Amino acid sequence: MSSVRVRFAPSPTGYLHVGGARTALFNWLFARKTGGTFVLRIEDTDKERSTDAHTTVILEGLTWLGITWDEGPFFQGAYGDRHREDALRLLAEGKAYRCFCTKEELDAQREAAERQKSAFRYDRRCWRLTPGEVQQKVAAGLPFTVRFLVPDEEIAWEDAVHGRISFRGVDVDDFVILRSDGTAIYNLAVVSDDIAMGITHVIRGDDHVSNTPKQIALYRALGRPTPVFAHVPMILGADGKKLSKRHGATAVGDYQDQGIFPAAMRNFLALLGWSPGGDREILPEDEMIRLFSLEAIQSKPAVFDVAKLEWMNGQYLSATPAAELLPAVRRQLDRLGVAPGTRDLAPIVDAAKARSRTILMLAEQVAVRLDAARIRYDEKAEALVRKLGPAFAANLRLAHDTLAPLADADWTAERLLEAVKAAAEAQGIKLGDAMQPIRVALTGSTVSEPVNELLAVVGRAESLARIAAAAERRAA
RNA sequence: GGCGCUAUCGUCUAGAGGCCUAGGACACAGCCCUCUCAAGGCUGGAACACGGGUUCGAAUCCCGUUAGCGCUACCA
Repeated sequence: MSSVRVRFAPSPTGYLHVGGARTALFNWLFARKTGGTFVLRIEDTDKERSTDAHTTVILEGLTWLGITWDEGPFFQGAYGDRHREDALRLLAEGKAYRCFCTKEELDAQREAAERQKSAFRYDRRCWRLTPGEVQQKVAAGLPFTVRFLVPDEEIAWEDAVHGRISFRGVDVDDFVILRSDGTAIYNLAVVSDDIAMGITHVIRGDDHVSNTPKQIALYRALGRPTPVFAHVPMILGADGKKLSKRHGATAVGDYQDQGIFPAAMRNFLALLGWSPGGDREILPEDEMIRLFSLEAIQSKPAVFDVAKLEWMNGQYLSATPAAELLPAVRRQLDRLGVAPGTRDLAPIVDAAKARSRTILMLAEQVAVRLDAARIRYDEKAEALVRKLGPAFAANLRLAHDTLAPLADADWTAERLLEAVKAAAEAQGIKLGDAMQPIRVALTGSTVSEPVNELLAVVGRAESLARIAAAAERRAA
């Protein structure tokens, strides 16, 4: 095991977002690549918004994706004492100071700054308080926060994905590290924990780059070496804005529900902002690990394209034998309220597989073949009915008369094809005009596997019943 | 407003100064296959944001402009 230690540190204030999942994936890939350790830390210091339910969902999402952690989950809330000690040490060393400004006063200052169209920067008025004044206010029981005194020096780092990024100390506000209730604020808690957990590489979203100078300043004040930082680009919606709820499905669980394979999701997410170089698209896990590097991560944000995800899932779907798909298909059928009973689903799944991109789409096709009550004529089916007119019902009656005499033993794809072809030829009907009505009668759709295979899959009695019912209904 | 990041087909990207007449994938269109659709095969349209440098030579390096995004809490 190498000395590399990375962490994924979600806050349990929402579901596992695809952006978070990708950040976790990059951390995991890097850990596996380097033989390092992947630590999971739940940042639950915002007690207002954190819930156990969210923590559970996040853990389940990671597990589903096959992202396994070596240590944790640790809960940041458990380390409050250490955070406070670090803050107090900084205070004692004069690297931080008590701030007695109230929220209202601060808000007023911010507004004033905005009116003058100038940047708000805390003016350090409390830092200029004399020791006597501070003593007095503390004695009077006035509440205070602890602010970090940001040194007026350049703060720069060599980002593993962006290269050199630098800030001037004067542009970094004296940020609060300890709330008036004595609990630590994010930036301090993160640094304190990353130090305690020996984190060597901080791989996180681009939205944290402006936190990084603050955290580096903290590392320096605490006398600790800084880890390597790697800021991975944001994931955007189709409109170019940061991906959020209003873009539709953004939670990993949404895709799980739609029947996306974990492997496909992982593959897709990995290629969003990272490329192994060359033309590789479908990457097995071991290849992904072998080829991964922080430097190859793209520095610009990427748009989340569901169509490509579904295409990729289709690739995994067609590569998976029907037998392996069965449990997942049964789960989806259950969600759809269809009970397959003792039916052997393998042949049906095999037939529907090629026309599906997700397990959900697959299950919907299976459901129609199993349960006539699920037949709904779609637009193209209706259009066909209109186009054929009386021929629709007539051709169905012909099909029924042709197929009904077939014994169960002869109800095979080969025999069925022969029978329909012979009948159509005898009556001078185009094969398509004979086949399509059957397809529509059986599925309500103009799209399916070859009709003879469809008939075989649906079965003799059920097929004849559906054909008769459709002929009847359209004739009336 | 300030600070920071970013800029190759509609989208994901390849490209680390000559291999670029810019490659692949998704999506789209057409053709083939075919009872339909999908798959598969073939074909097509589609991009280096703009302006200056540096260089014999720039998608690649530098500067500027423009645009987009992020952050700007006693949230994380």
